[in-house]
Amino acid sequence: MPRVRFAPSPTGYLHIGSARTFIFNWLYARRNSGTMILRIDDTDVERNTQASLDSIFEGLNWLDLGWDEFYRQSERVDLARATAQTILDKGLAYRDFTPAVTDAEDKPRDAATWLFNPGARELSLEESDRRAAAGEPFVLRYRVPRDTVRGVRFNDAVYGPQSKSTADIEDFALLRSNRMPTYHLASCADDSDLRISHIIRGQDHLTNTFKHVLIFEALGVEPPQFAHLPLLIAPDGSKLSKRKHGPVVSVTTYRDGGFLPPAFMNFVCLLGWSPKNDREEMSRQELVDAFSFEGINRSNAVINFSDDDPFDPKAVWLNAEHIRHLPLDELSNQLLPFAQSAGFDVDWGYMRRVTPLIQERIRLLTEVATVADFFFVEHLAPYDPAELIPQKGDREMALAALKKSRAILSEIPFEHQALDSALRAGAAELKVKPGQMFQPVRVAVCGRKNAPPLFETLEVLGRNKTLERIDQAVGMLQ
RNA sequence: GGCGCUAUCGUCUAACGGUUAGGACAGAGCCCUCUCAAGGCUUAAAUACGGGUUCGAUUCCCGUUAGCGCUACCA
Repeated sequence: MPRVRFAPSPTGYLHIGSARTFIFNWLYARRNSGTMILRIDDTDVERNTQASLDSIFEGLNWLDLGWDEFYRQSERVDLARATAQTILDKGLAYRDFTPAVTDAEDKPRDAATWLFNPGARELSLEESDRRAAAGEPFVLRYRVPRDTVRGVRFNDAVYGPQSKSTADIEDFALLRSNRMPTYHLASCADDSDLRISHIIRGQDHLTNTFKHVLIFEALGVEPPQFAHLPLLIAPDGSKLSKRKHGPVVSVTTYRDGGFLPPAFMNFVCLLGWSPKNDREEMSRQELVDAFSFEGINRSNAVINFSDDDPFDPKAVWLNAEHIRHLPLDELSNQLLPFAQSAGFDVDWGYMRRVTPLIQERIRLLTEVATVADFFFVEHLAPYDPAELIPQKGDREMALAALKKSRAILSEIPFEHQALDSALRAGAAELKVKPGQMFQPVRVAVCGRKNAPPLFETLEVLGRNKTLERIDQAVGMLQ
């Protein structure tokens, strides 16, 4: 049974790339009857924030995918320290008493590649122990083999066979001088202890993996299977960053923007992965059934947002597809809070009647507020009376159509068939086209030209509001 | 700078040596139609560049270029 983990560090809100990593892990776990583990990698106490942790849970809860086990790295530092000790005892690590370089930029980059601090590796064990016992701060570094150059290898499930020479791997830190484990150490210690079988994570960790392989080797354990995911990047090719791209990369922006969680999931899955059978719209279960490492790409994927629109057009289209295929009761549930938070006084029963009329007319749940507003308000917002005048018609025609409609509508039952035939008959009597008859009425009751089909709209609106609004329109034209 | 990874329409992608290089979104046009949508049809649009290997390269190899990643006592 595979055991996979999603291991975010709480240093910013949950962004779309992290969410996709979670989703791919989740899919793999569900596909293979495995265990999904959520582990908070919070060993960098200075940078962790509660707000960030909240944001991770908020995003994950919205996605509604869940996990089977939960851990916090900060509660497991003893394990990491013991692991460090094991490596030190084996002589595969050493204490480096060189003072920390406060500014990373100070490290010479253009000169020879930095591999280790001079003198530190050669320190005798006795002196190292003595200085440590005396309380002198040190950083514990992995002793990467230097006498014999060899390749460190692993086989990535996505990127294939990988290898890097030890001559190109620096003596990376395991323990900081404040005794806290580094990401590399804590991550490997936990992955080993939690018996993680597959590490599915962003490609930005691909080169880190060589260090991790070295740690697993030192521990004498078989490394997990690695599967690295191509990165999600901005339209200009740059890395998605919270700082540069702002809220467009946050999962909650999609939630608040009116996405359905399964649609969001569908979209991010299609970024860097393909079912290879031209499928686009897929349900959660279909994604689970289709998921495999073979379908994962190796090149980065652009998520196509812009200044005017924070959402990729394909994401919006997919969301519309999911909305169209949602059962009406469920869609009403989803729509109601958006209508209410837009300030409309609407209950579930009424929402449920409006829902079928807007289902194929909205792409985002938020659009309920702009597409169905006239159903919810008591009085229509002011509109241009010229809108009431039909195609190839004039004010007189509009007035005639409205008055005729009013007469008809005050008598017949508000039911689709009756409305249809009566209004069409009225148009014939006036010797105008049906469209010329319908448009003034539509604008009168909706306040605009573009709206759902007229008869269904009238049914939902009811006789009183309809007649009232027609009267109002007649008044505007006179 | 060093090391690693990547490279098919504007974007997401399919084609695991032989296809008129396919699909989707976005764009354009037509049809349907009470408007708007939805739907149907049509259209434009790509193998970064240069060398090999091969009867034959989008596909395999090398180089160039470009992009990204790592190169922290961040993760």
